Amino acid sequence: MARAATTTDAFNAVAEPRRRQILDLLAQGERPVNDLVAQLGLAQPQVSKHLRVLREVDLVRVRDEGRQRLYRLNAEPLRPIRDWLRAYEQMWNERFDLMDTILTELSEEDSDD
Amino acid sequence: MARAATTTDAFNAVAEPRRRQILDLLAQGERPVNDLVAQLGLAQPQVSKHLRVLREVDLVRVRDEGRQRLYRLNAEPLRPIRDWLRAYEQMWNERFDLMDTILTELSEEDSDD
DNA sequence: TTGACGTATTCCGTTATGGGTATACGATTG
DNA sequence: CAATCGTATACCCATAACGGAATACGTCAA
Repeated sequence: MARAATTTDAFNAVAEPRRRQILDLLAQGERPVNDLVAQLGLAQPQVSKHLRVLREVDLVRVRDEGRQRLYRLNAEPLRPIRDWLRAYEQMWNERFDLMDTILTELSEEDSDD
Repeated sequence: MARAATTTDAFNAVAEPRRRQILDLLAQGERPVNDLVAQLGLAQPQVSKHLRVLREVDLVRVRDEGRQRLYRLNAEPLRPIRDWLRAYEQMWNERFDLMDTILTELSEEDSDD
């Protein structure tokens, strides 16, 4: 088996920085493809391909307007990511494992990669 | 260019479900590899390989204990993901897109947040 | 020492990515 | 109708993932 397809879920779709950029742009409102092309500095076909991936995981929706296609964001599929991260949030805000951290740093003097 | 390496950042590392499972298990505390192998029902080499990826993005740290290697979670690298998601959270809580919100709520009457 | 244990690494094959480039296709304009 | 615009798709290539299987390596026990 190879790596899971980018269209498997939002986790995979969003792993690509360009696609995150696209979502960020669409967060500001509906945009035609060429707008995104201009802002991203990418070639049009690549943008269309990224949009396809995002469409397949329903992170964006399209609307035809004459010869343009207006894309807009649908943040809903990001929810599972947020939900998964929830369990880890307290680990940043509180200090559960100060001791662990210290121990780790101590034992990292000889272990390397 | 091919897809970005899984070790590029937490986004990519965490796109793989198995690795998320591993982190979930480690969230409960330090564990030796064989523990993870048992819980995941995966072959040992695959687990070691996943752990390597997680190590390379610093999502886990290791500590040698005799012939075992105890892995523990380091949630810090997840932060950029959460930070990125931040901009989208309000889209669930507030109603940017009224129509979508209504539809979403209708289909979510049994789940809460 | 030898052997068993715990874990990491290597090699293989299959699959799909993402960029580049060319092109197809629908809608609009002249 | 032809030409053009806006966008999607088809191909090609280089890269690497993931699982499977075999094996290497360090540590501990007998």
